[in-house]
Amino acid sequence: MIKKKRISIEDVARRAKVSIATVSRVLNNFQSVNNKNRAAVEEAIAALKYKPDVSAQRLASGTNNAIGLVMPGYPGIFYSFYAVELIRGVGHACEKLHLDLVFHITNGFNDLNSTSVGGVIFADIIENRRQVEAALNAGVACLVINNIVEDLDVSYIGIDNVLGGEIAGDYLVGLGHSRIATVTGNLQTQSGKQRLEGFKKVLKKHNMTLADGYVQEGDYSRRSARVGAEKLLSLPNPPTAIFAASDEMALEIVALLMERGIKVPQDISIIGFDDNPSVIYGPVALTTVKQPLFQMAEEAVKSLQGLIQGKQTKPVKKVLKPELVVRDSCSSPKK
Amino acid sequence: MIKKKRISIEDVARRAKVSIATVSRVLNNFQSVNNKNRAAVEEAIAALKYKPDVSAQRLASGTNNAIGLVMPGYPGIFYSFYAVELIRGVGHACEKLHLDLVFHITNGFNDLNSTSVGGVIFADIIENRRQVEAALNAGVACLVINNIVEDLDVSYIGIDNVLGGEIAGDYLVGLGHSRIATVTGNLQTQSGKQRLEGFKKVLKKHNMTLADGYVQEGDYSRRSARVGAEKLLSLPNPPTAIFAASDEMALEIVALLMERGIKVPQDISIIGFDDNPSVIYGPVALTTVKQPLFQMAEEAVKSLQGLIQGKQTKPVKKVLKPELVVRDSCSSPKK
DNA sequence: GCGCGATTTTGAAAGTTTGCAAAATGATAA
DNA sequence: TTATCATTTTGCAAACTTTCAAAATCGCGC
Repeated sequence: MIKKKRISIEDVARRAKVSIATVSRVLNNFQSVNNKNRAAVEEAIAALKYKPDVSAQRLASGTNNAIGLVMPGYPGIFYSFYAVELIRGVGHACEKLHLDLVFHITNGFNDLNSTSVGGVIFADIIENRRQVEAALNAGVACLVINNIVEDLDVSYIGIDNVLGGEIAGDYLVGLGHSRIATVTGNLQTQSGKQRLEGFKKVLKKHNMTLADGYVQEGDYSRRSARVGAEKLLSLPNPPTAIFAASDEMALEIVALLMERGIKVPQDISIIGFDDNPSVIYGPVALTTVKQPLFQMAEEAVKSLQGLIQGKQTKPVKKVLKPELVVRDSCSSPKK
Repeated sequence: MIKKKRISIEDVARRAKVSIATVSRVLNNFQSVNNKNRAAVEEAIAALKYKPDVSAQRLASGTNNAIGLVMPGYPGIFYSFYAVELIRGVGHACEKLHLDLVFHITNGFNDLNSTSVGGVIFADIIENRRQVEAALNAGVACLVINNIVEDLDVSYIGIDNVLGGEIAGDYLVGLGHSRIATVTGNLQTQSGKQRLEGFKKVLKKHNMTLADGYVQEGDYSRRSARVGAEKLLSLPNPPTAIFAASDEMALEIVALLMERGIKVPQDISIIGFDDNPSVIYGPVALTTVKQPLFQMAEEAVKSLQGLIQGKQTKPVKKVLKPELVVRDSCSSPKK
């Protein structure tokens, strides 16, 4: 660390022959400074190459222009499109708003030092529930992203995953499929549970029954998709369409089918979830349910800032809608 | 923002009937506090539920216990295993060392506000060269990760990518292949260039010539891998082995070959790069060149902290070695 | 010149750590 | 017991900026 005496606001004030407070006003673009003094201060700042000390500003103003993003610590989540888009979206939004983004990985034990940030975005409330509650109790502005939390008076921005499951199911039913299976996401997560729920809801609506083994529990990983799809293929009466709870899983299933010489969509239709940009490459462009993760992250940052600044006093509760993106991986079933 | 009068160190001092300095010493575990006073201070802290103000601590100490991680802004990098491991590794290391990790995405224009951190890790120097130089000039501790920078007096921790390319090439040559092709990474990046360089070096060493079209330029994306591999397959004399510059690319090539009924490794051997955990699933476990990204990130944080604290004065220059991980995607060529 | 409102400028307080000086304590010898 | 020296413990002041309240100044009409 380079040790040289910092030039302080006091040095500037002395040189400009005004008070410290006046210098501060010039720095912060207040109107109430007469022109001669303002010019003198600006001259002094330039001459001395003065830069305010961030810690002192934060201390004095009581704000810190920083928000936290808390991610659960299990490695798997980092390899998901969801996490990447979240980090990217929150990162870009913070950059735009000139906020420091303090990134935390929780191990389930450590208490995050929420004192260095004005508010916190939690990427998952399953693993972090204790921390969310602690932060709320401490009066820290909190926002849970991608989870709809009804049993806690906390802000959230999420996706209507039930609707997402319905969209996928409806589309496949509409194409004329009657043997529709699914490989689910991690059923410990809200998204995994709700996408399955929406999917089942559609089948019920159409009085269709779910054949034995038509729900394969996955965990969003490619491996689990492969395992689930292999089981589906080995059923006595295999499905003609598969809803995969993520695009990554869908891509792996397509790869598996290709290996076995099963054509997509002619033999089996596949629909994914996410709208991962990589789905338009590969052997067949994937039809999918798009969830606006990037925008969700941006909105989360903006909402949290509103909460921090007190412009928003009641918890924010927002649910974004996913939408169907039709590409080439689904068609009507063969006769 | 909740407005309530904070209890300050002064309140604690008053209650414990000692000076502010003594309270501070108790807080920071100094030995030189007599037991009676220490007990009194601890009682007061507990009774008043006192929590030090982070900004005040940072101001007074002149340190901030925070480091920055700067990523380039183009979306592609986020979808790479490299970026994910980097973020994860740096994140975990910071958590362990109780450092705030301030995450920045550069758009090539914005000057990062390095004043709120003690040092900065740059994830890429191609896009950020200007910022690196500016930070160095400002006397901020800097470390470039995953790039070996010889023309600038800056710390770096990188991987010997030339060696990585050699390892891949050597292994394939050793298996008896003579028609070996490669799909490269992004040749704008150091890693892409160097892996190709190492690969070429091996062929030269063995007096093997690179047939026309045997070097397909990719950019680490699955799409580019597919395009490149398709071109390789359409050559009059297609290769019997392919070195892909990343596992993601290798997986996509395997998928393509499977679709076409070409067996891996019987018909064509594939070797990847990274040791992405997902490569052990899929139709064939991938042989690959492992690069210790997570450890690299951890070491980067530790080294940067040494630099910040002044324990390390000369730039850190460290190059980690990749190593071969043999699985099932390579074999000797068919006769 | 004086009073008054509006505008501009100033001062004090807030927050915590650290180096240095001062004070208190302990140990030893006379 | 007292003086002296060494050691431990304590307190002061400085570091930096913003906010709030208070003071000063200005302009203007009477």
